[in-house]
Amino acid sequence: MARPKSENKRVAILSAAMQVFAKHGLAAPTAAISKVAGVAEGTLFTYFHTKDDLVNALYREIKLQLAAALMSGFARKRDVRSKLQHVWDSYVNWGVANPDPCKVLAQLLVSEKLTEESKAVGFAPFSEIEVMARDAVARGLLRDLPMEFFTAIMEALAGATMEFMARNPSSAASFRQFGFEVFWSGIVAE
Amino acid sequence: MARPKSENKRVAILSAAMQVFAKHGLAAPTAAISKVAGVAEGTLFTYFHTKDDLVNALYREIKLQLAAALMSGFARKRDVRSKLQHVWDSYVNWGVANPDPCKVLAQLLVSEKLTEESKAVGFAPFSEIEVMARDAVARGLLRDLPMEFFTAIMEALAGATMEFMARNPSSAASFRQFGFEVFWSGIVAE
DNA sequence: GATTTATGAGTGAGCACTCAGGCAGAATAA
DNA sequence: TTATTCTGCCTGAGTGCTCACTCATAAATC
Repeated sequence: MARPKSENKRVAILSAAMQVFAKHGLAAPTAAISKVAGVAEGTLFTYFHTKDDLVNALYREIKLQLAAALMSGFARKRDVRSKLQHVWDSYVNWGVANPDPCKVLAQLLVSEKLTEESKAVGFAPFSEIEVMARDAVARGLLRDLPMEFFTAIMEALAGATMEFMARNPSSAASFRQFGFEVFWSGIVAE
Repeated sequence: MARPKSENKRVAILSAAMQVFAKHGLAAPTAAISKVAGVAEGTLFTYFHTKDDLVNALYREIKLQLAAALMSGFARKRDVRSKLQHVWDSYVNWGVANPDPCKVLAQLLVSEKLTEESKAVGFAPFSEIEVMARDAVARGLLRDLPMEFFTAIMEALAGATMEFMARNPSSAASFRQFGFEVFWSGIVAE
C-alpha cells in the first residue's frame, strides 16, 4: 500500500454525515457532507463506494454507540425488571443526550436503504438482552409474545418518551419513569 | 368556465399517488403517478400545482378517510374507556384493512412536507376526541399528562399493534385487545 | 519510483415542472 | 336544435436544475 487511507478522514466524513443528515434528512447531497467534512467531493467516494454504503456504515456506527450505552452495567443487574429498567433508562437517556444520532437512526429505520447484513450486524450487540427476555418468557415472568412485539412497543414508547423528555427537561425523570411503567405493565405476565 | 376540471381525473391522480407512494415511497417520480392515473404528465400539474401540493392533498384525503372510520359510532359510547376502546379498535382495524393509506400516512408524518395548515385541517375531525380526553383529565379519570403524550403513545402502540395484527391475522383480535390494555393502563389515573 | 490517495471540474441520468399547439365542452345566439 | 365562439383543459417533448459518481492530474507515502 503506497499511501494509506486516513482514519481521521473516515471519521470526519461519518461525523459530517451525521450532522448533515440530522439537519437536512437523508436526501441531503453528498457534496454537503464532503464540504462539512473538509474533504473534496471525490474523497468521500474513496472511503465509501456509494452513498448507500455511507448510510449503512453510519447505521452501524450509531448502533455501536447505542450498544455501548445500553450494555454497560447490564450484566450487573440481577432481576429481569432491573435489567429492563436499566436498558430503558440508558436508551432514553442516550436519545435525549444525543439527538442527532437518534434522529438519524429514526430516519434510517424507515429508509429502506439498510441491507439485511447491516441490520444483523446492528442487532448483534444487543443479543444478550434477547437471551434474557426469552429466558424470562420461559420462566413465566413475561408474557408469551413474539420477541419483535417487545422490541416494537419498547421502541415506540421510548420514542414518545424521549420526545417529551427533550421538550420538557424539568420533568424528564418523571416522564422516563412513567414511560417505563407503561412498558413494564405491558409486558409483565399478569 | 370553458372546460371544467374532471373530478374523475383528480380522484384518479390521488388514488394513483396512493398506490405509487405506498409501493415506492414519497420519492417516486410524478411521471410514475401520472402513468398509473392514465393522464399526461402535464395534467397532474393542472390539478396540483406542485408535487408538494399533491402530497398535502393526499394527506388530507387519508385523514378524512381515517376520521370517518374512527368517529362513526364514537358519540354513542358512554364512558371514557368504551370511547377510547372504540377509537383504538377502529384505528387498528382501519390500519390493517387499508395498508396503503396507512403506509403513506406514516411516511407523510415523517416527511417534513406537510404544511401547518394541512396538519390543522387533518386534525380538525378528531377534535371531539381531544375534548373528551381533556374532560376526563379534569374529572380525574385519566392521568394529568400533556395531550400530545396521549396521542404519541397511542400512535406508537397502535403502529406496533397493527404491524403484528397484519403479520399474524389469526391472532389479530388478541393483539388488538392486548394493545389496548397496554395503552389504557398507561393513561388511566392510578 | 511505484502505487495509492486527494482534488474538483466534468458527466450523464433523473427529476419537477413548462409550454405551444390541439381540442373538448360550456355559453350564447339564431 | 344547431352553429359558432371562446375559454381553459390536455398533451408530451422540452427545459433547466440537482445530484451521485468519475477521471485526469497532482501530491503524498512507501
